[in-house]
Amino acid sequence: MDSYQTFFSCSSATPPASSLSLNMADSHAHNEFQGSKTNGFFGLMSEMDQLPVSNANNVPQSRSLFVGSESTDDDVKLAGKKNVGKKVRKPRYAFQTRSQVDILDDGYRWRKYGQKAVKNNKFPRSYYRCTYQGCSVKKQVQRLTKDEGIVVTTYEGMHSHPIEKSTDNFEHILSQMQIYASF
DNA sequence: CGGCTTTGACCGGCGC
DNA sequence: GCGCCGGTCAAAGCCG
Repeated sequence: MDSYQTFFSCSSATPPASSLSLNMADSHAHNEFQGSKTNGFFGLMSEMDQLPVSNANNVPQSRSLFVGSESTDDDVKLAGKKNVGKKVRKPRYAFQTRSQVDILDDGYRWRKYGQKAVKNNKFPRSYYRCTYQGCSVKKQVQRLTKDEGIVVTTYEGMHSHPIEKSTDNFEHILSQMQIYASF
């Protein structure tokens, strides 16, 4: 069944720019899940590539797996302003997941801090933040109006700490998947 | 009782 | 200058 595919169909296309440090969880990847043994589905997130797309954030591309947007062009718009040094400059990585549920547990602990309605979309967008002390990684979860089976998760920032939950237990992940599959 | 969700208000950026 | 819009805050309530 395709109820919980959670596939990143991009696996076929190998991103030439993958050499960049685009995997947000690679900081400690050596510790937790260097192989693909743990992290059932989300261990795959390291395969995503980032595209310097200018304005494809809202465009529901038919099969495009994810869009990475980077706020590089307009960070200097404040020329002459008292820049605090490190302005924003945080890349965002978005990828689609085929899932029936919104809450995709990737091993980190998230706290929801907002929810807004999105234009051209009848589903709201949820804003989450990593609850690890000092970790300011954020993510947005959005569901497409067209394909309500598609969930777009946008990560912002990188984690610099180990995973909190015990995702080492692969059986736990399997049970989770079964729970999802029961929908 | 503590952590998390909910939800409306608030804020800064941007276009008109 | 004003209003829209996307993102965040924070108080209150919920739940394990």
